[in-house]
Amino acid sequence: MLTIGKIGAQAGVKVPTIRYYEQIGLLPEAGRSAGNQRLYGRKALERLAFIRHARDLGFTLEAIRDLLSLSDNPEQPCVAADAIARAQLAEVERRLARLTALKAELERMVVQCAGGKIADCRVIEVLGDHSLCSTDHRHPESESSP
Amino acid sequence: MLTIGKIGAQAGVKVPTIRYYEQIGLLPEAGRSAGNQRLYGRKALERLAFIRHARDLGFTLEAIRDLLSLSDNPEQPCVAADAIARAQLAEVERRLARLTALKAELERMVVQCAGGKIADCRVIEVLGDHSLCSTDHRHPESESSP
DNA sequence: CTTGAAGCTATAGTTGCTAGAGACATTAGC
DNA sequence: GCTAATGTCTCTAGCAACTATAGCTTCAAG
Repeated sequence: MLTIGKIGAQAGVKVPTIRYYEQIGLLPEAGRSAGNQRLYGRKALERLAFIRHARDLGFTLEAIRDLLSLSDNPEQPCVAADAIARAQLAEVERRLARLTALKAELERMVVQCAGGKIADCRVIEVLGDHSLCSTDHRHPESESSP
Repeated sequence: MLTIGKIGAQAGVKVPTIRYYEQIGLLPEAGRSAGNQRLYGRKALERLAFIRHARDLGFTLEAIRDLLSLSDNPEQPCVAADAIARAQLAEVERRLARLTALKAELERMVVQCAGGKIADCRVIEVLGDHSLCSTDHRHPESESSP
């Protein structure tokens, strides 16, 4: 049996985050010691590692919730899991495209800054006028998490 | 003089967002009409467009605050603005590297899903065991905003 | 047996907005 | 001039996914 600090260290998740996951129902309520401290077994550790890994891969907690409920029913077809992963992949590809454009734009800005005064600074100038941009980096794509 | 909805439309920023920017001091308090509605001139529109553009490029509101105060003092050297832009570029490059690794991992996961049952699903399996990964996509990089 | 680390609960804060309620202002059509 | 639709006002609360703080209790080592 592991304390919360121990599984946290093993799974690479901070202690308050584990308590948070329990609170929102991603992890089941842990058993308690005589002194009211949470105790975890190997299954809990695996589940936490699963969550951590999925978070690393950029899945939202909602997606992870779905994936976990899928993995809890191993006799079902895996179409749903595949769909979640594909959606995530598509999302990552969108972010990649956008970030690539942003990188180009920022490089242009930075290269042109000659170390003069703000009045002549291309960084400020480019930010003030989108028409100076080469790429169309409009329309966000809300780059959340990972 | 433009109403809040008009500059919002022109700058591509939603009305409540403009009020929010005013609230946190990114935009100065707008003048008011007889009926207490906010009215904006060209300077306000330019400032808002600046903010919008910088947000598009992934700058945080804090960075934008700094950039705005720089652009308000055009006689200063532009080293600071350059530094902010370079930091942003570095951040974007870090995210790009990470997202590229994630994409590879997700592609591996998705390709291997054969349409069987969850029990055999590589998506679930890979998420449960980091050692099945080829890349090291650990250590977040908190992918905030753009 | 004492000390210090680790654990507990509960609440509030973070970032960058977005949504809702209920009241007032403005504008377009008739 | 009137009415209806749209726009704007303030205020509060909510979103993700945590993180931090305060003030307490429990545990393990020396």
